[in-house]
Amino acid sequence: MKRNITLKALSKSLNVSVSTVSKALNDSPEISVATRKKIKEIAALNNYIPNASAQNLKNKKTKKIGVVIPGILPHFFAEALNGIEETANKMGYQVMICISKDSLNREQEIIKNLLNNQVDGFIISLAQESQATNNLNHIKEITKWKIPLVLFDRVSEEINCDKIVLNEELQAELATLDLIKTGCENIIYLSGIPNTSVSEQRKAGCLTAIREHGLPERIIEFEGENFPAHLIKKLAVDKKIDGILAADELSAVITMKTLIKAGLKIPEDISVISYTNGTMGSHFIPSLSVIDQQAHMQGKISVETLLDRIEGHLLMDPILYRLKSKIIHKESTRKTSSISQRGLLISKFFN
Amino acid sequence: MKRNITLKALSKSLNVSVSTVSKALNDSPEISVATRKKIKEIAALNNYIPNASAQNLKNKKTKKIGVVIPGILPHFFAEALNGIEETANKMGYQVMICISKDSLNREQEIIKNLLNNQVDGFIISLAQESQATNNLNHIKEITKWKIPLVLFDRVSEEINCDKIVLNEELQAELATLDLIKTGCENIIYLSGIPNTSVSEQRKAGCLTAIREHGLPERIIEFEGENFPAHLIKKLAVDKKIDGILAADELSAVITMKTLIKAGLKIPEDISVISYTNGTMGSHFIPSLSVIDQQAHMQGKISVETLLDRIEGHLLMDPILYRLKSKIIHKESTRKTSSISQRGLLISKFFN
DNA sequence: CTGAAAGCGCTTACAG
DNA sequence: CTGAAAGCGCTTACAG
Repeated sequence: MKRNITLKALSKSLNVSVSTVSKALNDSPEISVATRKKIKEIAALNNYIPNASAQNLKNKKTKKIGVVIPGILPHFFAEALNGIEETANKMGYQVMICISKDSLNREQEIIKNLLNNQVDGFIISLAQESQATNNLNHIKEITKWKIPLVLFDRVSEEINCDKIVLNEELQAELATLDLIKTGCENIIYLSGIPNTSVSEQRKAGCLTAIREHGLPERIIEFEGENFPAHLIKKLAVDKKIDGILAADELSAVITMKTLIKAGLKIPEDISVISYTNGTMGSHFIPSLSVIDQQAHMQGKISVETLLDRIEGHLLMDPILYRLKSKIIHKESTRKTSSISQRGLLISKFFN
Repeated sequence: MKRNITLKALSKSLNVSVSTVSKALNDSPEISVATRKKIKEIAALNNYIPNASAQNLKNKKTKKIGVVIPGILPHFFAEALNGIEETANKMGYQVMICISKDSLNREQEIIKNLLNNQVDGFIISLAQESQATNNLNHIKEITKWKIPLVLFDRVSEEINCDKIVLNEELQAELATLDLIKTGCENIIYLSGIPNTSVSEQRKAGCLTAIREHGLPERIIEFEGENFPAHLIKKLAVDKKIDGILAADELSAVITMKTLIKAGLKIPEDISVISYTNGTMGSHFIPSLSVIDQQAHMQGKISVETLLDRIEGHLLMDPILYRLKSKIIHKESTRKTSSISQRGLLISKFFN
């Protein structure tokens, strides 16, 4: 079978004009119902498929969105991507996925490549390096061209666009308070994604709770594969820590593994709570208590917002969605007595 | 800043023809070096970005490849996708990722949507439902249009195209023999992805080894969330099984969790080996012994083969890559005495 | 209700 | 070395 038949060829075999065929296939009321029907039949018979490039050129839109995320191995991004892909497809859009690998350089390359009318808009979660070095000109480029852009999860105040985030700081504070309520007095904030917006916010929330209770402030941050197993093990064995708030699932799981192998009990000796309700933490023994990030929902709202923006349904001002979240207590944290759980210190958030 | 400047606008401000600008930017030797240089400078100054749709229309290629995979949560597909994305980008191609969710219907929809000159070729790993029902007309459609197609991992003999797979059956046999060598006499083949090509091949390999040793044949297959925890627990507690070959990482990890919670010891009471060298199995206690699927490599080779095909570097005949693999022994299987490890029964494979 | 014509933004034979 | 013209495959005002 030869490559796609064109409108022209179709029109010839139908003995009508190209315009008529085009209009008929697009269900234009200009064309009589009978003609429309016949043309559609013949088109189907000939397996006519319109050429997307020609349509894009003419219509000045591609029905594609560019998605740039740091990676797909972390459960949060994989699940967010599921939400993005599913929602976009439902609305008739296709998704171009690009993985920055947390590299500024790759992120710049990717955006440069997509900036030539390949996509109608962008959904981005910033690379760690871009955030750490605060190098965001390539992102600003997008808004300069007035191309719709939604940032989610890893966002920046410097970019003027729609944003989807969690109520990070509050959630981290609540999670830390939960640890304190169950008797933790030496809590570490542990992050394998340092200098990202989310990690900084979680750290801030965690420290707020710690300070409110006059507990010692402890922070451990590392990059990539440099998990400080020895340090954490030593602190734990020496009973210097009894609670951990981890910014990412992988850090949390590796921590639990390290501690268990060192003979410690979770949550009896040390409570661990983390972000991302992923399969790895869910199936670990003990299962990992987490702050749900609503990954799928973040992806879904990102697409909905972007498409609203693309299709002009939104007013000028950028929107900031700050999703509420909740703690899912599993086995890696101790039970709180449910009565005292929501005590004095939290109330100030709800005034 | 207004939306992208066109060649025409550029040519006007340069006082040369559109053709000259186009050729200059494409480094055509037809144009003098001096002119080329000047035109490029002005183009850069004006932030000229060529319109991809127009180029695609003219050039009859999109420099995009369509990737259709069952999901991105399983580590194998996520890692394969990393390999695909990385390699494609390196070769100047962009990737359109579509997730079939193992649904025939979605897979059909996706391919229909991409078949209109949106991509220069396809890389696909078949949906479970498509394989289980052997409904492959939508895939054959691609080859009928002579659009380059590479199948990887989940492939079908009915499709005439380039394919990348593991040496599944042999690997499963070797893994099973390893279990037998370490004393397992009641081995289950466990699969959460029944009726896929890979699962069938792994089952066949496993059964071959089991039969060679006159051991009982036991198969447990389930779909989706219906993990048969009770059954497996009962069999294990009753000492009816002492070894498991799992077709997928998730099944293996849930199995280990179930058994450990039932008070059994891995690998002392039961050995578990699985596919996919993923983070979930790696960080479990005990860490999961696996058959490495070389996910990244499969992705990389898929792209290389596809691009060779697209760019006409390959002869007509489809290529079948059958990658060798290896077993990575971690903590969920017992140690074999290294001398007897490669005994009689395996030798026949290497004649 | 149908069709001729222009045009989307490029590339490339062809002419000069 | 440079430019005019045709054409990729569509859509859509406009004319009839």
